Amino acid sequence: MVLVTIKDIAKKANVSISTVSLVLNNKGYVSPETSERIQNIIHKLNYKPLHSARKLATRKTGNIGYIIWENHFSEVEMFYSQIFLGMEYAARESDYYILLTTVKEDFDTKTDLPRFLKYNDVDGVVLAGRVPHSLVEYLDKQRMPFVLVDYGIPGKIYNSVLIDNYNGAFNAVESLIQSGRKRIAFVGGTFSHPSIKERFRGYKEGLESYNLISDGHLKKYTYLEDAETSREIGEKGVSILLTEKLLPDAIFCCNDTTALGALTEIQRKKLKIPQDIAVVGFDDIPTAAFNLPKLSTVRVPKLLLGKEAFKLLNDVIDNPRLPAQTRLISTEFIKRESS
Amino acid sequence: MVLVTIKDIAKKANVSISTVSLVLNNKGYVSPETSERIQNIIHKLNYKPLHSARKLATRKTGNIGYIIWENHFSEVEMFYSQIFLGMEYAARESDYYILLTTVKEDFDTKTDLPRFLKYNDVDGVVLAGRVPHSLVEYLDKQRMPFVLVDYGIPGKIYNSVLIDNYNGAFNAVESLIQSGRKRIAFVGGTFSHPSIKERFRGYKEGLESYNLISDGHLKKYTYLEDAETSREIGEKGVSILLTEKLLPDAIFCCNDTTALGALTEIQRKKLKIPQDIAVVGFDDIPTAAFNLPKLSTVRVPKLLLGKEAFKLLNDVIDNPRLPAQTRLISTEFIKRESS
DNA sequence: AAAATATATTAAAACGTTTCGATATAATAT
DNA sequence: ATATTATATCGAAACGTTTTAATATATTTT
Repeated sequence: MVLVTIKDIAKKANVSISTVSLVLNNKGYVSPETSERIQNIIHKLNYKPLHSARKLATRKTGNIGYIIWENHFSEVEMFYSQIFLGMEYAARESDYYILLTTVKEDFDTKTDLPRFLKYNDVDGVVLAGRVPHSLVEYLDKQRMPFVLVDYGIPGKIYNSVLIDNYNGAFNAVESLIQSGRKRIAFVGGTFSHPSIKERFRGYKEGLESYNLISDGHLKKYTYLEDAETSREIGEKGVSILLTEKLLPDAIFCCNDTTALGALTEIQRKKLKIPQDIAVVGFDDIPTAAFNLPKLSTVRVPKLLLGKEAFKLLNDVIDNPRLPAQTRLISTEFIKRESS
Repeated sequence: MVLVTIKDIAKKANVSISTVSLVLNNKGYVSPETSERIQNIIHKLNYKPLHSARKLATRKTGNIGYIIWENHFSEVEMFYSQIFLGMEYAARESDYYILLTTVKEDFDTKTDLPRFLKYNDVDGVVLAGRVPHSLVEYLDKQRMPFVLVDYGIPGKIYNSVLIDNYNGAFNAVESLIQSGRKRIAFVGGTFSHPSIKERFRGYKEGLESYNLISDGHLKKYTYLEDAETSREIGEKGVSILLTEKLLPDAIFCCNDTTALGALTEIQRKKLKIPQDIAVVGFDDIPTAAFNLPKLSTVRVPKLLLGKEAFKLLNDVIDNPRLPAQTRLISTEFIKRESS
């Protein structure tokens, strides 16, 4: 079980190890014949360059980090796992491994730095979702290449891959309007997550562009709670909205989790979906398609988000002084039973 | 931004790099004074040994692989992500990084081998859940240290960390019996997953030990479908069980996902939970606690599973000729509203 | 025909560690 | 007092690559 090294290949092919290396990385000049001969031997002996030796010589780590907030990985939603998977798929064609780790809510740069940052074991980092600002600043200061996914920090411009929340929400609302809804409510969580803020903006401007927003509409038909989104918010939101004299005939929720809560509460109040009230979510989590009734929603292509994040990070690693850019990923409205 | 190396430390401390290395790995003899002096300098210069150099010298990769079936990572359940997280937490105290990857359903050793195996970039592997047998055989043949989590292959003895499914199911059934249930049904998925088989065994022997299993009981009150577990199985199972003249008064489901489907169908049939029929699941997925009604279930400590898998794998890596061992992780019955 | 350039190959240095003897001194046993 | 063992340090080799600069030959340009 001894290791096959580049030396063995060189010897067998009657060339220097330099030549083998050149073939391996197809660089420089190697005659087609020699190249082919070497490649054959590589195959025959099933030679694989040793990662650590290679990385030592190139002064790269060959790793990129993926950081998410602890709760986001433990929660019901697969959102962030899917983004990871998208990255992993993309990474398979490359030389990178992805190291996944979580950070705590009360993150402190001094004590809670992920191992791979502490020991400089990554060439770049992808951060997904809401993430400690101090960590982002740290990366920025260290000139560690990084990309934010589905998150942004107000007033700062960083490399990021974002969902086109505005148009997603706008289209969803438009679809509700086109199926005859007049009083469309909004239920959502904390605006500290820019995505939710954007979805609200899309909702609002969607209504405006159809002149469906009367005086006091937003006051009556908007429920916002400054907390992480959850089923509870959906339930509570609906139970409050249903105290209005004139009930809403549709509810646009800031995401599917909230929407599922909304559905539960509407059913509990013995109202019919979608006849009495239509409900639309955002994300298209797997449950959305299995729920009763099946939830209409705005699909976010999570694998694609991960893939794009990986690609962008690669660009940034290769060219660190590129000005920060944002890539918008567009969504798709999925009409199911709830609307 | 030049890299601080062991050489810099040695020079500053007026010792050889060998001595610094000894301190780093606390091996051999180094006088307390020198050791302290060196450590101070290490801190002051914020020196971190270069992973690749270290791994090259020690001929280890410093990585362990985590492999799951693709669907298991994309599905609603966070089960396998949680196991990963448990491993990652455990790994934080060690020198290992964990590389997570998925394999396809129709896995072929020739073409679909995970990168880290193809290129020999891991010192060991953890496989969680149902996983291609050919892959396991491949690892075995390659003498690659590995540990199975929540899975086993009939007739083979491998290192594994398993859930105590038998006792978990036994206890759950016992609890149902103690709250007065007499006709307890079972709804489950494919027996090709040993966990489900064991849960069924616990269910059956639980009933037997209370003499609640009459002739034909199992025929009447058991619904098994040879497919991956899903809500649909739960729904279908219940709709069939409810055609019996004498309705079951409790349903023990092979896992929470199935149980959630069962709940839905029972509610659709306008029966009261738990008054008419009690339902118990297995796993304690997050949704279980949020559902209406809240689902009684058998909690599987997922983080602990991951941690134990990591520890066992470490033992195996350090001592590859250890006879294969199985570590059983016990469960806890959580009584909520559905029973 | 000479000069310049393109093609092909290589030796040797470098990447930053660990580890194996070797060497030297101090402490302990005979 | 001498032999043995424990403590302390270090030089040098080794780990398996990439890369730079050198050399040699072949081809093209002047």
